Amino acid sequence: MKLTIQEVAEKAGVGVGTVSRVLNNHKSVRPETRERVQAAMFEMGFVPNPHARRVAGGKSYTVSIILQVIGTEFYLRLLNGLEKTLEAHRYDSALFPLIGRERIERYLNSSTLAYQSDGIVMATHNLGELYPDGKLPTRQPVVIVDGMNLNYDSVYLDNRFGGELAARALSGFDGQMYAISVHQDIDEVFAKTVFDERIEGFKAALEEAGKPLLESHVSTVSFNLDNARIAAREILENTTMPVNIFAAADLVALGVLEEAARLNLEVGRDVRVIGFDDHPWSAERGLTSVHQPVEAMGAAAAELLVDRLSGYDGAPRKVRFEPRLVERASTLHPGD
Amino acid sequence: MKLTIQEVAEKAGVGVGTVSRVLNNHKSVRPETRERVQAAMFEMGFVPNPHARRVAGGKSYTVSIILQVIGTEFYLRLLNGLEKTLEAHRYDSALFPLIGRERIERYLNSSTLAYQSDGIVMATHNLGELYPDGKLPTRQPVVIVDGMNLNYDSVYLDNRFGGELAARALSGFDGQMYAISVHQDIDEVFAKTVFDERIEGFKAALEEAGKPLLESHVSTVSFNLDNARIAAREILENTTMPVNIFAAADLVALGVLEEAARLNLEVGRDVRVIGFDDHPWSAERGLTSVHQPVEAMGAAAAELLVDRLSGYDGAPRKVRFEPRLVERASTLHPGD
DNA sequence: CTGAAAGCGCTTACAG
DNA sequence: CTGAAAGCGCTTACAG
Repeated sequence: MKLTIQEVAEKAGVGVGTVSRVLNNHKSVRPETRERVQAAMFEMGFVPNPHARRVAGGKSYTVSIILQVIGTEFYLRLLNGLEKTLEAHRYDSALFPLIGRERIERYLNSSTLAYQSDGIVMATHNLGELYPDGKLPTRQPVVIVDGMNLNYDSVYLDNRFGGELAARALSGFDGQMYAISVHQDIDEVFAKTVFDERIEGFKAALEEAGKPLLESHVSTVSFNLDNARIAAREILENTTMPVNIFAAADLVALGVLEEAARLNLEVGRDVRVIGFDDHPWSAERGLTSVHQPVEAMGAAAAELLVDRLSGYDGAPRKVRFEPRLVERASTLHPGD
Repeated sequence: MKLTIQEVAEKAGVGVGTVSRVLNNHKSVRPETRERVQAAMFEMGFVPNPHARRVAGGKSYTVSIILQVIGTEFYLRLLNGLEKTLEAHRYDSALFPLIGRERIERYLNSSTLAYQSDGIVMATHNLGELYPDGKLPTRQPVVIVDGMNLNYDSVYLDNRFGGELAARALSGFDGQMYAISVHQDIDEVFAKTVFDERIEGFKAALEEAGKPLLESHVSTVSFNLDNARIAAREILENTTMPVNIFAAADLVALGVLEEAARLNLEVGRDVRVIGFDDHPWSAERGLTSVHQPVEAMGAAAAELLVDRLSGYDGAPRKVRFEPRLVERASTLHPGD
């Protein structure tokens, strides 16, 4: 049923070693030979057995992906970026959602799982909260994504800068200025600071533009559309138009759009709003948003880890991603 | 570094075959021999290499767990039950969160992953929505948990009966009767019908008790505490006490408790409330709740699958779990 | 650049 | 009940 390297070798008229080398992108294979082998594999629909590979190679070719949340669009996109890149390097990925603190302990203590993976990608900010020295008790290479840690390779977005971009775009408009931040459940294992950073950048740049943000104009909602709508309503019903709102996430900005529609307010004139994320649906909603290349961040993290697994052993590296503002109808300029 | 079966064999003074047999709970090993080998393994801290096992045995000893949601307490508990039982049978589990429809296609099409698992546990109700014949396009054994499917072994809770239990408990009390249901995001791949079933059972039993539930007394919230509080407030502020509320989930009932506290209403007298789940924290909150043995359901599903993987090939089996009511302070009887 | 061979750590008939 | 041996499907020095 299942094909083996042996059969591919016969078909291609080479030895199994050569097939293996092709499989592993080994440099010393003549281009023609490589092509012939690849053609054979393709024709036969050959899929190598990863388990055999692991036993023979002494590596597991599996990476653990540890996330504290799974249900949001951001993490879905991040996951896609990670998995796709890992797959391209012929690594498998095993997912560990960190709901509840017990799970991380369990993960780290599970000898079976430890056997399974060669490295870890972790999406989190302050490991120091859980481990005093800020290090995961493991000898596997670790890469942090959507966060920063001095001990490990880290891939992060400059969220503060994103907030500044929003401020610069809104500060030129008339009307009151508002911001809606996001808080998370207290019982989550790792705190997420990205929302705070965005708001801080927003405040700082507004201050600099001579239009400081009133403390009372900052509200905080939990991460769901219904709550966003409530916060938006609060603002829209008690303020004279026009009003400018920076939402720390697209989902929150969506709440503003929906409430504005309900109140028959014109978005772009009466209400200007900027979200954060630039998720795929933002474009069709005409939402101006601070764009973050989520998939690319996942891919970058995967590359860093694969790099380490391939032998790189230098100091921790930092990859900074810079957000950019994508302007759409929700921040129309007067006269446009 | 890593120990092998070979070293265990030497230490125990047996052949590697015997060690392997002990590892696999093979019957034909003398009890004393078995003990000696186990002692050796324990002393050395031996952990078998699962990859070698897979190559040699031709099975992957991995089960895929496909869930549409991960972030809730219910799924966390279910997952724990599944993983623990699978582990006891020396199976690994790989988790696949189904956020977005594309992911299931991707999972099923990934040849690497297909290689990885021997069977699938899936938490979902209507596979028929995605596949006309109600079957997953795979030849792996499939077990459905927290749902029912005629094609596969299924483990489910009688949610309707749970609603009936709540109705029977509340129907004896004075005051108006209310129910709060839960709806889910439309874009979720698989619809969850458990909440509807609970409410239906509640309605039916109330009808039977001669106290039919008014349509206008049923509200529906999305699954988060803030929304539950809003729905609770709506009821509590517009009704004369006492009032009886059945919440389709503990989280929703918690919203009722919190709003009652805010309005200085006495729970158990002014407001009687019954939740559903009986999550661990319900006890300390004094919440009467319909108990479902979530971990046990996970364990049962795991057992069914392991059974199939061990050769069982009979018709699909159904395992029905029956909920029971756990009465606490939130439904105090008058005079207690 | 490539083939033949040894080896990865297990499992499993095959003989006893 | 148990050992010795072959085999699972790969990888990787080792020679050429």
